[in-house]
Amino acid sequence: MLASNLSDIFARKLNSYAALTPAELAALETVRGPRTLIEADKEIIYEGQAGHSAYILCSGWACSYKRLADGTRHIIEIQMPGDILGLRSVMLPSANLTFEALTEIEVMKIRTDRLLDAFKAAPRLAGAILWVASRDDAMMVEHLVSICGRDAMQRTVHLLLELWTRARLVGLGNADGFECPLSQSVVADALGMTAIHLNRVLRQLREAGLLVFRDGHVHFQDQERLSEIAGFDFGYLQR
Amino acid sequence: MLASNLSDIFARKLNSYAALTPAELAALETVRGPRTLIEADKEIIYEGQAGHSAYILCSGWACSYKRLADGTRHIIEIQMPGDILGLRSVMLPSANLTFEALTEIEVMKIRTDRLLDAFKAAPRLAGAILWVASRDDAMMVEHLVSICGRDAMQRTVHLLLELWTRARLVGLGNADGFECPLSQSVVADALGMTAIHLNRVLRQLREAGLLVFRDGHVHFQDQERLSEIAGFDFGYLQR
DNA sequence: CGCGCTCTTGACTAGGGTCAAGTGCAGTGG
DNA sequence: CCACTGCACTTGACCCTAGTCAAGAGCGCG
Repeated sequence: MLASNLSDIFARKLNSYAALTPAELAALETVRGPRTLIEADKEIIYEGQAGHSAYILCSGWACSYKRLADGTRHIIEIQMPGDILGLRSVMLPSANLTFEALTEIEVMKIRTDRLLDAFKAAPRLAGAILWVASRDDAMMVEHLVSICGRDAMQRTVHLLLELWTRARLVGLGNADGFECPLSQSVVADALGMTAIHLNRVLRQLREAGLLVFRDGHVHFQDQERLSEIAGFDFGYLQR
Repeated sequence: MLASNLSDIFARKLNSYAALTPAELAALETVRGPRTLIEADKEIIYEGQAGHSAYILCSGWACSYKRLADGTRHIIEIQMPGDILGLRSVMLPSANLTFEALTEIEVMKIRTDRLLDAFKAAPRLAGAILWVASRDDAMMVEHLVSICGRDAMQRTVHLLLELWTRARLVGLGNADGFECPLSQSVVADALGMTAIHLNRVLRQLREAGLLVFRDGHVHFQDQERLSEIAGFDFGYLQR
């Protein structure tokens, strides 16, 4: 593919919606802002922040979360390279979520003020971005359904299968697993359960020979059964 | 306010984002599609439907839900007059949710093909629509957090306060309650709990003199304490 | 060497689900 | 006018999933 200054990984992702023409890639270039390196555990956007920007995550993993009064953290989504941070709250008076780096990350600011011009120049770009936003939305729906309707094991498997699928779409991971730099407590907060219980579930999965999550790597051993357990449907992630 | 052919209630809602000029209202007119009356319990958009439209809900209440393999229904959001149905899935290959009328409703089809033109003519309209979409998004985040982090009573109160606030924004409801044509089983499915347990919670609320939900009407008796219980923050619903 | 992570495991508890039965309408038909 | 049916709502008794509390293991780091 074309070497793009933007962020290869982001261009690659939009490409998976529809192959972008050189003109469209050029339009994409115009929204490019400065790149920044951010170390793990630092915030990129914080809840309540007014007038924040949106960012493309170029490398590393991040998450968005909300903290309740009692201090518990609720992770809304986990982002990996190619994902957009904060796009859906730029229109709100202030950010409704905190975005935090889970590993060392590199982000690129999006010139949201130039986005409309870019859309005029390359309308299909608007389609591609909207598709990304809709996909994020579908993911959130899936998480909501997960938490209400699936038990701890189904939820766990569902999330790991989703992360794997997403990772492969941006060229991370392979046919039987992916590098997953998330601690159990992060995964637990994303699943709405305690790290202790997640740990029990992971042990069961390991002992049943279904999957192994260890040392920052997830290895799927019986993909057939896992998809069955989770009721996982790849549809909402693909074009 | 100006009498608009579009849907007074929708114009009024966008107005609460920023007062629309006559030119902007005129642009809004161009996306107008046919109106339809739909009886209660009928589907407007079904999961898996390809190439569906988006609609403005002009009157009545609706909801979007997803059904799991075991038949349980999970309501993602409840829509009232002025809300948009299916906007966020028009970009997906097929709808990821089913939209169903909860009462008799009237909907107006949105000519999504003309939406981009309308945005060119009146850019602030794009802002207003995006704001609505972001607000829906923030609501979904709030539900996700609710279900993970709040217990049955907090969740229940939170949802009822949210519905009340939204109802008042479009001119329904008053200072101490609102007409709520939802059955307990619908509310329960939206809260991720059983109708039986919701019923118990409602009884406790009634006996504690906090709120009464009966005969399609919600009456708040102690708004101060209810907001406290739910940890309710109106912020995400307002401009 | 000891501090502070994340991960692991066990024992106990409770919130909310399940099952079951019953109440109180509104609508229908005799 | 009154049975009969169906649906939404109520309430009780019981149970199970996942949370809480507590303790310990393994490991990187100053």
